Amino acid sequence: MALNDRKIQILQAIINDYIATAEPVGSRTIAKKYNLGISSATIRNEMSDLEEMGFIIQPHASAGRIPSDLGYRLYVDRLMQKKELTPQEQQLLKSVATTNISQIDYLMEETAKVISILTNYTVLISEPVFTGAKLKQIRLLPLDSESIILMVATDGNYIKNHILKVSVVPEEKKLFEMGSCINNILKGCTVEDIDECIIALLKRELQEYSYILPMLLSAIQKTARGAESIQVHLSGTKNILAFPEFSDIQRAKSLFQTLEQKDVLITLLQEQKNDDVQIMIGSENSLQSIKDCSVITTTYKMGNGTRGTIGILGPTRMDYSQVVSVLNGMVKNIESVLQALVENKNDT
Amino acid sequence: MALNDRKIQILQAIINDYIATAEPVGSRTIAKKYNLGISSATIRNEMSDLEEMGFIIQPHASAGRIPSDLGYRLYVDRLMQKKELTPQEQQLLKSVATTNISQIDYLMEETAKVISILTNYTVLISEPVFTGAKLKQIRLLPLDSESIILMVATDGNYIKNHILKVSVVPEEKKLFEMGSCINNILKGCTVEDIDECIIALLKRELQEYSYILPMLLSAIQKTARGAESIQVHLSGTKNILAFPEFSDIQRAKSLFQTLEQKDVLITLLQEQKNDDVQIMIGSENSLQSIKDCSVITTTYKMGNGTRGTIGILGPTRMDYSQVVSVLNGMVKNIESVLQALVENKNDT
DNA sequence: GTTAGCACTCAATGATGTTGAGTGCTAATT
DNA sequence: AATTAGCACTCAACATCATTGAGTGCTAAC
Repeated sequence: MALNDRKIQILQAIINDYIATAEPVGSRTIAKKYNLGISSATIRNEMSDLEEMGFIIQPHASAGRIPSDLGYRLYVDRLMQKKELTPQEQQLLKSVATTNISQIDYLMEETAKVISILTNYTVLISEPVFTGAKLKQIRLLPLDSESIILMVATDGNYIKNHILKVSVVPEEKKLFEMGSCINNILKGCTVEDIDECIIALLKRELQEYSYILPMLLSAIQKTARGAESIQVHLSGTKNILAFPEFSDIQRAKSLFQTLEQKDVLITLLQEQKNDDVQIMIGSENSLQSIKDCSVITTTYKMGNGTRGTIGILGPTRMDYSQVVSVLNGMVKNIESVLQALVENKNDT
Repeated sequence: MALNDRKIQILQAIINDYIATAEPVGSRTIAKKYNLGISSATIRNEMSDLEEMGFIIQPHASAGRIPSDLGYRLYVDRLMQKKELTPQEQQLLKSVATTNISQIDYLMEETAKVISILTNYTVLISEPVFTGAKLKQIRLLPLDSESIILMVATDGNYIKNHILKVSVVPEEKKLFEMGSCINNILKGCTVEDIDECIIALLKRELQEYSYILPMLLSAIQKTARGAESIQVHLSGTKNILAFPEFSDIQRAKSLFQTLEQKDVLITLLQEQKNDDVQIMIGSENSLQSIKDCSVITTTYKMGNGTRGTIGILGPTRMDYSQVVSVLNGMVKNIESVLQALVENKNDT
């Protein structure tokens, strides 16, 4: 059986209508709404064929048809038209860039929020990850009469401060020198590089202050781990409740449970393989618990080669073209923000 | 009509039963389950009185009774018994202290999570707030060939780093001196204190590097604002779905919408006036949207006098005594953690 | 190949009856 | 005077049944 032009038109009509209404679409509806110049009976015949071919499904005998996962697949691969964002949408997109973004995690939070507002779906974003983070700068600074600050910066300008309580705070100049000295020893190392030998060296250099060494090392380790761990931001989970496919509270609850597990989210985002927009429809997802959802992912890149992933999760009956447009727009946008963040006057 | 002992016993039975089952409680149920030594008919008469007095309500003619807000009020004020936490619960409480808590916001996140697990309600926590934050330490550090780090610490050891891109990075010693100098000028100031005069002074001291001044000031301002802004952590919102009172998806959705507005949460937590545990039942809440929820709040104090608030939100049919116990236990716990955080080797 | 027409299916809706938990009242009992 | 047994009454919840209408598949005519 050939998938002729008319069948495609009908399939497209079914999908469009179903995305808009969430109601099974019948032959009469199509005949009336989309004037394809054929009668409902003919459409009926074609629909029967489309069902046989697996593109549409009849939820029960006397109902209209709804697209199957395969139908959506055909749609996103061949039928979907590029949607232009409205000026309002574009403006909202850009608002992320103009708010005072000072920290990457805040930027991600904001980005997730804006996308979820624009699409009404659930948004997952992973922060850019630095693997094998190298120590870039380590410094000691005075804080007050009983504590000093240890600042650790790693690759990708991931910076953390740690407060170390000490019985005696060295004099400012001395502290500066100690910091410099530690910095010279550890600069360029990864955490794994810090071996007995280096520790001994540090101990010798610190002289009478060597007792702070354990805290110092533990703080450095923490920072490195932080730089290497994947942070996932989630927004718009509540949107799920608005979709009729989740009006059953049980379903909503079980999806919420899935979304609460950070490792699951990470897995989900890591399914994203190439750099393009990737669409996983319903049963194509490897996770059992989202077998009736679709996930659209894409990556954004920072100047230094690190990448993060943005994912959007919604019912399979999703406005794919809208989501793809928003994603493309947003990636462009945050890439330029990140660029500015690295190139300009900004802070972490 | 007097609220005699027997009426109180019956009211208590009704409340206990309703908290446990969420079903209206009938006279026969009470007669059977709680052997008060009187017949259901007598209980019926007493219940009729209790209803007249406003402590219980009949949702419809042929149903049992449920406690009114007034009934709950009487309960929490006079009837509620202190609950001891089980060893398991205590252990979970303490687990917050033992996980490697390095940042206040992470501690709060963790605390909120544990409380929501223990109570199954929704938890709001506000971080301790520092008003009129004074600058405590300001330092400049080298980062790489094109950027320097500005570190700003305020009262309450709130520390932020900012990356400043510069065309020429001053030599390490020079940078250190510039930092020291800025620090000497600004130390102890609030942001408001920085006037024309001080700016001029800074400009003079920075000499050829004075062009970084605008970025510098803006970064300092940001930090101070951050120290003074209220962070609210939210956990266990999804728990709401488990309660029969929210099985109507519309209600759940509208509550979620309320919880999404940070300013609403802040208002909610600021209702907490004294330092004791405070219970607001149903219509006692000033917010219209949570008129059928109860909110229990309490404060925790840090050594330096700053305080934060913990709030728990659930249906009016809440296990008040359990929540109060958990709250009391947790406050004791995080106060000691915060103490340790300030006194010991830790980081921000 | 297309379409009109018709029989058939089935979810959704509404009407109707039944059940059971619960009440209030009254009269008898303590 | 307080308590209780008994009974009539109410009403949500549930089940049953008929009706409706959207939708299909098939057949015969165009």
